[in-house]
Amino acid sequence: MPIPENVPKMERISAKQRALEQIQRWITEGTLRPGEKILDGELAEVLGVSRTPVREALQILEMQGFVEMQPGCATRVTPIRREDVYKIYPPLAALDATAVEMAAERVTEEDIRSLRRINERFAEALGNKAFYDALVLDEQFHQTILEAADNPYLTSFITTLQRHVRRFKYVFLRKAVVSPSRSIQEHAAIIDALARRDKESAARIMKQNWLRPMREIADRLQREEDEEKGGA
Amino acid sequence: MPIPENVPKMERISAKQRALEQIQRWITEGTLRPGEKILDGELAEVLGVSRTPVREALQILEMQGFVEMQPGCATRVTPIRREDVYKIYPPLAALDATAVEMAAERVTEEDIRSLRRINERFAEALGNKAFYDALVLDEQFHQTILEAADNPYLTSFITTLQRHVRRFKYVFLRKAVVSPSRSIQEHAAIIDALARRDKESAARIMKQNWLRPMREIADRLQREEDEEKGGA
DNA sequence: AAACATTTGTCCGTATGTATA
DNA sequence: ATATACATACGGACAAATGTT
Repeated sequence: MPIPENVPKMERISAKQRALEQIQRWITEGTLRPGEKILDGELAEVLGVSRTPVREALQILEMQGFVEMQPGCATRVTPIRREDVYKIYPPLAALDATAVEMAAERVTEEDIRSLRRINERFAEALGNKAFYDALVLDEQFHQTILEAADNPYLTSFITTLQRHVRRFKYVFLRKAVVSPSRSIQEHAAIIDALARRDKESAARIMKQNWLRPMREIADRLQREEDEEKGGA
Repeated sequence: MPIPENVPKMERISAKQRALEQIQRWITEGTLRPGEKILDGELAEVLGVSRTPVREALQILEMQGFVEMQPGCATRVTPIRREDVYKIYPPLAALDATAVEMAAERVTEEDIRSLRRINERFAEALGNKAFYDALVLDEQFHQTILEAADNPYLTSFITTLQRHVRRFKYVFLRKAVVSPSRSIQEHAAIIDALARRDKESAARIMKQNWLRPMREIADRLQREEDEEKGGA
């Protein structure tokens, strides 16, 4: 019997990595809720591993700001408030603007084509109201630029902040939405700027591409809050 | 015999924390050299602790980009090259510009006075050629702005990048220097902008306050490299 | 190519410290 | 306030995986 050569990558995935990804997902999607106490022993049992890899994963999650560890006392999921939009988005906007600046110095024609293709599919997804697909494609757009920028610090920070954005949306909007309003045009404008090697324009548009959704979300949450108070 | 009540704080510093700070210092100051292989067992022995806290510290250091872990194989100090100035400074400039923007919305008169005082002492130190003091005061200046910005993400990222800057200087300049040229005036200009709540100016100057030293260092290293080749 | 040696990744037991009754 | 329970922090040992002779 021929063994299927279809085993894509027999990458021995470590227990630490599995624990990290699973806990991270639980936190971002709200399964582990903000402020909730975490018992490493309990998590270890559920994940079917010992406490050591769980604890190592928690170290990383603390560094990323997803959990807070009070030494000897307890470790809990980092709380999150509505006002935190204003803490998450501005650094992300600044970093992604820097990323697109640096990408402008290195992009290939191939990259440009790839970006256009992604933006086309992004537009399609939005047209079909396939919002989850749109979200994925939006992230892919930024990811491609990140790769072109070729800067590990930018990659690390931006990836972390994007995950915080995702958690914020899950917690307060109960789903991971994309703010479609002008995104397609902005993406196109960024691509054009990149093709022209116009760093300043690319950076400026990219910044707005983050700050506008921030304001939209903040306003929306503000309205909801007002309604709650008005209704109560 | 009365026990001295002078024991400032009996803060039980954890083994993990001690290990983290010590290894971090060894890496930034070049005791552990770029690319050097790290044996957690060896470090544990030297630090007088077990492997567990050392490994937990290494998780954090990997997240911060100071070590690279190849699963199952080895963990080594992240290599660093001259060109990496261009990878470290731009994100730092962007983040610190964002920090000063957000600080502008919150600074108190007290903060402003504190900043002026720090800048005075910074100028004095530079005048006395007390470069180490100057470096400390420079970091204090940025730290004060960071606290005013009150944003954990900015704090975390900027602190990490500042440490990378420090390592870079130790490795390639063999000491932690400050680029004095126009720093005093720039700091003063930033403070003035903060006092006026002028976000745009503050951010612009702050960005230059990082990018100018970057270019100075890059040029200096370029010259040294040219001389090496010329001499050889 | 196979067995070895080294090093990492993981497990589990224990003690210290914190919060609760 | 004392005692109790519990979670965390650390240590030591084992096993899996990698590179080497």
